[in-house]
Amino acid sequence: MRPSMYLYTMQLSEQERIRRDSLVELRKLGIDPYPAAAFDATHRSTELAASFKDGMEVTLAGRLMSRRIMGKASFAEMQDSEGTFQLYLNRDELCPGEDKTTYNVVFKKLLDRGDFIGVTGETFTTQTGEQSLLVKKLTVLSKSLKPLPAVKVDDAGNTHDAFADPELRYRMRYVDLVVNPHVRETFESRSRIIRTIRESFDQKGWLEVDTPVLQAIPGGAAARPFETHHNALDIPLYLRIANELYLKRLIVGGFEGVYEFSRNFRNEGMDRTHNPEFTVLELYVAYKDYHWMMETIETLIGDVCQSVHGKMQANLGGNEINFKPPYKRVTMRDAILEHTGVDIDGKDEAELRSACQSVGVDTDDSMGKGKLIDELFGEKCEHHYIQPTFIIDYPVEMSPLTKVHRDKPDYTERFELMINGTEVANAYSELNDPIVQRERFEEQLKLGERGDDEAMFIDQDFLRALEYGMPPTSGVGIGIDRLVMMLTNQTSIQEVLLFPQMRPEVFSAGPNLKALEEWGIPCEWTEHVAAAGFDSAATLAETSPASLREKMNGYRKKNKLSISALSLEDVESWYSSNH
RNA sequence: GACUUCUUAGCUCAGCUGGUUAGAGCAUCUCACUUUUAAUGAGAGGGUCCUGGGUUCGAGUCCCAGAGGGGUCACCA
Repeated sequence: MRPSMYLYTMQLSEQERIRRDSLVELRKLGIDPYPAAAFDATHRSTELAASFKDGMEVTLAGRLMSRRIMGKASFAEMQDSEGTFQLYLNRDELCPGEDKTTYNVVFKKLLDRGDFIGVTGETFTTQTGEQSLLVKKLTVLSKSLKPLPAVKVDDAGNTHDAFADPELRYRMRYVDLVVNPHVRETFESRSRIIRTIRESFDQKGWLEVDTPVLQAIPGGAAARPFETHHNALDIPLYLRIANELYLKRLIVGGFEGVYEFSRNFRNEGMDRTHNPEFTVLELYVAYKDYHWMMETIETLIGDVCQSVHGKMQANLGGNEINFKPPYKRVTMRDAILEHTGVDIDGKDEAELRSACQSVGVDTDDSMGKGKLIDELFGEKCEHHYIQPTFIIDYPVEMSPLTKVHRDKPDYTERFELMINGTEVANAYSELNDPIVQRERFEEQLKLGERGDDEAMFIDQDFLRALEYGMPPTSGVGIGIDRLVMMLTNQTSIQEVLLFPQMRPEVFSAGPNLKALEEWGIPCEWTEHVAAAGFDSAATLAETSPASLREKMNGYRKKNKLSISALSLEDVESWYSSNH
């Protein structure tokens, strides 16, 4: 960890000390740097720019992002939730009377980049044609004590000194959002995508529901769950890896369509397409099959793209993707045949294993037929599907929750939507035969015994629900994070999650000043001894009195402390008081 | 989890085969400046070179260990 990220409060940078001093000065002037009262703006920046006329009376609130001070007049940039707006501050306009404190002291000396202010004034256009606000009243709304990264953008649109370190950006997303406008745009797009889907589903009369995140049996997918413990019941509980089985119970219960934006949790690796928690949209609609679902999904994806880009096309890492429906349908068998020359039709496990080896796909003994086919597709085919394509008709062994194909008994009615070489959606004609479902679960159990640690658990209550009868149903899961990545041209999932998972940051507990005092350091020295790095009795004990004296006198000189220098006797007396 | 690479001022980065007091731009501070826009001009301050060991007369630089990040791979969506 960078030491700058866990500085003790007394080890402030020069800029931070100056800002704290300004805070004190503001209070001396009778200005509350953190006022309680609401501040009502009449406009936001972009809205004002759109309706701009000279001579409008306007109040704005936002963050002061830059100042260009030229003696008795200044320009400043103010940033609000929509964008930035230029302020013009003229000493005599802001302070018409004798007292010029607001301009000369408050604005020029005590305000800093990052402070929240409110301004009231009159709009006008500068000589260079820039829409501006002539400020007549200035209100301090909140003082910022830490300097923001000094990002600058020049006339040509080039960014200088960008705040680009991923570690700092993800750990301090609040700073990232302030100084990197494109980051805010990405999350606005994310919100628009989710809103478009929700509005579309609501319009069709489907019900948005909430199902348990804490589950006793983590079902509905094949993945390692996070485990936790419920104290009152004294049982293990799992964070859901999927919500599928609960939504199907609701179809059993009589809802015709149900959907949920489900935060799922999987205890697996992290990389630029995987985060331990991620969002999947699950939708189940009764009396439908997977053909209907393909039409629904291609229409939906097209609409979502339209809402983000205003058209059906998007550029993704140099690939022009056309989201306009209809999308190509390719069977899994044809996909594998095309890209490997292997025909999986009618092959048994041994034949598939040797076929894998012949095309250079690694296998191991825990892999069943389904897993082998999955490997063939994942290794050799998946990345070829750049334009939206439905891969359909998956082998039975890969799909324990899916209905067998109406014409082809070795396959299921399942599709995955591939875009830019990545899976975006996964859908079935849902298996609703309770007896077959029980057999499928038992096959999964056998795979688990063979060492496949992702094989599914058996959910007896879910089977009971099916025994009461589930209508023919089609269901789909859409990886929302990946969909957002595609529609915002991001290559990392961390760029579409506001707070991606990171290893926790280590903050120092800070020095224990009391312990230093008890150790024998006089109180006027404790803070400085700690700041010099001797923040515990243990570190002091490891240092010789002579060396400590030398270090502290050097520290005193460097920081121009007004306390007198230490003699060796002083320091030795600290030490001897401990023995 | 494996491999690889990075960590120097508030921010973005230089720093050569180890060698005076570790540099630049922006930011900050002081002064000047009443329509600028990466404002400008003059001056100043600001550093645990990620941490801990080691080699050396001498380490930001070389070696070892550790922390955190990025990339690639594995697992997965």
